Amino acid sequence: MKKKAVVNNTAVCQAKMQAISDTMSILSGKWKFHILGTLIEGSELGFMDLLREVDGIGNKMLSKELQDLETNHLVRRKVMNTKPITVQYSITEYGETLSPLIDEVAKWGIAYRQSIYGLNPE
Amino acid sequence: MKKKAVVNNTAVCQAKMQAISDTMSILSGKWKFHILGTLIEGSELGFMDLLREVDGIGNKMLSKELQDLETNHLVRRKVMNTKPITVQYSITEYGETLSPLIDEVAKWGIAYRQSIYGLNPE
DNA sequence: GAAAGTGGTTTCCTATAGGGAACTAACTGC
DNA sequence: GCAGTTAGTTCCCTATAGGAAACCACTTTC
Repeated sequence: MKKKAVVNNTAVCQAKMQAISDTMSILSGKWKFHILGTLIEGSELGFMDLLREVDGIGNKMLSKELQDLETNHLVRRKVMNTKPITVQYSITEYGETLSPLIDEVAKWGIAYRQSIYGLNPE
Repeated sequence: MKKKAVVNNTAVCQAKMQAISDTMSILSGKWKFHILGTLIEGSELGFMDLLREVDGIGNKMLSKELQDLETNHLVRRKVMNTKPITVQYSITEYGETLSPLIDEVAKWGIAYRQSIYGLNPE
């Protein structure tokens, strides 16, 4: 009379778990949400702008993460032919589809802080 | 005439970035979303159940991740006094507040797959 | 021609994440 | 007492993530 768990083996659940893996593998790492969030707020930013905006990131990481994001068509990289060459990074239309997700993450984080500092500090 | 970027230094944006960090530090790692997703679907599961449900995870990781989640009050651990001792893991009410977030992640992942396999497979 | 600003790349290092396998410990059934 | 169940823990290992600093190439300014 051993019961085998049958929670997760429907096609729908398998697909959902797969989808979660997909999303998180694209958004993996310490900086992707920050970079995307920053680009969603201020639409066109140069490399140095981002280096200043994304608090704590180094040039190596920024470069690598931007390449990842560009590869996945979430960020657009446009080289301007200005005198000291400049590059403009912006969010793509596809990248903007992440807005609800990022907002949800931020929303939960804010509620989490409130739940800690807000009630029964015991 | 050097422009300094002023996108991200409002209190609201700082708080948002902080909130994103908070959320992701709690949900960091390869398995948290899977475990939470599984527990949200099927409400009460034992350690071995989870080991079978969460595809690919090992006992060490499962144990460690469950402890993390319990520490953050997202998962409840109840030891049953059965003959071969059993433990029942379930999602807390607070853990359920993650449902919209997890759904959003899954939703985006599904749309992502469709955008890849759906159009211009070039 | 040295400094400073653009946008990176390269090298080197450490810390952490994550996995496999063995082990513990208590109990059941044979 | 040996195998199998429960729920883990411990040890050892590798791979990756991530950071600091130096370096490159190109241009403008002083």
